[in-house]
Amino acid sequence: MSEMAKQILRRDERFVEIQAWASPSVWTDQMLKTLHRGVERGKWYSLSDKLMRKNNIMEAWEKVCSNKGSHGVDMISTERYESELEHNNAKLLEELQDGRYDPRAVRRVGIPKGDGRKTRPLGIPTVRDRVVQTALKHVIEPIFDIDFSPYSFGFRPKLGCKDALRRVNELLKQGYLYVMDADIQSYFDTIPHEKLMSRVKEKIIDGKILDLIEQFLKANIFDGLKHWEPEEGTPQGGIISPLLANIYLDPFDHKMTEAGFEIVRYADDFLIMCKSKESAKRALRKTRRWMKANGLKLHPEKTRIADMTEKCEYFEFLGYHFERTRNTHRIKRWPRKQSLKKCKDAIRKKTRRSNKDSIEDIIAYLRPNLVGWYQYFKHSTVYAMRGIDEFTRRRLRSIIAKYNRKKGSHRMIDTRKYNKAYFTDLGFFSLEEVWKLEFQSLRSKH
DNA sequence: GGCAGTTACAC
RNA sequence: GUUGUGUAACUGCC
Repeated sequence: MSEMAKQILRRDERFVEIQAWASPSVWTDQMLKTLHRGVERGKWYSLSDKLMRKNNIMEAWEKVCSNKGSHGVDMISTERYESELEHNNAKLLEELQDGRYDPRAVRRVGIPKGDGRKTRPLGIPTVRDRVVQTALKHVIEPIFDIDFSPYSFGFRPKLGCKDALRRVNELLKQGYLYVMDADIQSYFDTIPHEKLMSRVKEKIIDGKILDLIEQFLKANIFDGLKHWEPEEGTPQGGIISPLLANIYLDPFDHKMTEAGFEIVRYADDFLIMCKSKESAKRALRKTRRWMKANGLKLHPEKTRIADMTEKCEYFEFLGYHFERTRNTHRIKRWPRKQSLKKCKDAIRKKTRRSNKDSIEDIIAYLRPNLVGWYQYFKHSTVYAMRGIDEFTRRRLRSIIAKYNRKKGSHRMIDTRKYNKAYFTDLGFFSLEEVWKLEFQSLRSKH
């Protein structure tokens, strides 16, 4: 099948998804039909009337309210907005229709990110502006999402990191072992406005909508006493920002795919996976060129090529650590959802009745849920398990504690804590990292 | 099946 | 002081 035919097929598939999540107060059957059929010359002319429907504004407000977010520069909280909800919404609608609407500045807040001491600059719009942005997103998201690359997974409805990771695993299995791991330097803050707007204009003609987007990009930033107008970037914390971020990088996805590269992208974090070192290097060169031409810069330290044919090579992606270890390990997949309940019941019944209390017995019962057990130290074993209810877990702990007194060195790990990393349903597992996390404190004591 | 509430992860 | 998008899991109720 040609690349073109595949593309059309994927578009159809995605349409079915979109149908399910598109906001019904905007996306009527007629509109959806138009979305599927494709619009004249691929551009949408009248959208602002959909944005300004009362239903849409109300729905948007409910979404903003349910997020329980903080106030913006005007100090109006969601509670205060709600106390005069009818009035506020009516005023907002009026302003939008008159073209008098103007977004307020965003409130700058720094939040610590990850484990480093760096802070992430946040721009919090006012509640009122969050409502408008949500309403706007409901209108434009399906228009762009339907043609997004199927290899872009970040910030997209019904797609999550697991989908991206599944693809990574699939490609590794197929022998794509040269992995270009790229990171764009402060991506959100460096997206050029002009170029971004021209991407938006490829699909939307409606001037009111375009003005609105531009106004959100140009909204002032208030940081304490200072305030300024940003000349680049989209505010982190803005509701449409993630969507805009995807719109800007979408041509890159398609370009790399057309060039024959396998890309896996999650927002600004992406991998290009290749079967040879040479082609990985070519991918890197091509990526650098595209980023430069589009006003973006790759992070010099975080961007590199990992050769996964080498023993101790690794790369990190979406919180998972991919590594080829010396002792290749047996990995059990997570239990399937349907079988999980059955399994739980069996375990509960068995552990309640049984007085044998032998570790081996329990392992036998848990086998379907056992991720793996590993010799990490001369006399110790780690039992890793998941999908077990509170009662069973407590019982197991006491059993293991008893067992420990006799033989020592047995520990149980609750894998739910490590959902983030290191235990995966993908066939990768780094024992060293688990050791680090679980036994750090133990080690420091001795 | 549905609905609500929470936590936890990615960016 | 903590915004946003998305996903997942848990709990409760009918």
